[in-house]
Amino acid sequence: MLNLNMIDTLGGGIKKMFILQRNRHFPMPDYDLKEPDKVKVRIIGKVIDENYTRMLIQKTDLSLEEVIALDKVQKRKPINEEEFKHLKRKDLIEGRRPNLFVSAEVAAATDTKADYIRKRAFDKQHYIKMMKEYLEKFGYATRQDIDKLLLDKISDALNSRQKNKFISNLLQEMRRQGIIYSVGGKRGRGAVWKLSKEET
DNA sequence: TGGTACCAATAAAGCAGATG
DNA sequence: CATCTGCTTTATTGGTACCA
Repeated sequence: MLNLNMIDTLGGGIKKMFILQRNRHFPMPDYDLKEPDKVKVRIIGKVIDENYTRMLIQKTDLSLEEVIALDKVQKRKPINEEEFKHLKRKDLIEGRRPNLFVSAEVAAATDTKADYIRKRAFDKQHYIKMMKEYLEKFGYATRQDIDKLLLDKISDALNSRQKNKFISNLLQEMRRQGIIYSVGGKRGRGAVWKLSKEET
């Protein structure tokens, strides 16, 4: 047992377990100290979120506190304000509460993500222009047409669910600005979008 | 000059209901 | 019944004024 590193040789058992797991790039142990005379612990020996794992491999300078907070994020447990701000500032997490997730590809992606935020207003104009051109050419478009037109051009800083919603929001925005309208005011799947007369 | 408190604008996500 | 629209809500961003 000693050789297998399964016996706590030096004191500081609990903290040591955290560090051990960190060094193995595994999720943090879940301690349960609710019963006064017992210590229950769950050690997870598999990857929960590969972004978390990759982050630990890439960023060796994370403090134990940071790793623990990140662990909460991957386990979808709530984190406090302080932890949230800290992780967000360091671009270690993304998303909006309560739907946070561990950032993907830390080093490279922080740039892309920043790029995305900086350019998104500009990009939006670009997408609107593309959609207008499409509608001018073909007269109408279904959601599938629009997805095909834009989906692969949207920044990879967004996941596919976010990309979908981005297009939905974009359509709504254009509708509200009176650039386009849904033929017969249709909702749901069958909606067909057209350019408003003033825009043609 | 740099930090920050506040505010308006808006991006993103949630939700309900329509629709095929 | 999953998808998509339309509307609502929430969070973030970016500007600006203010103070040390």
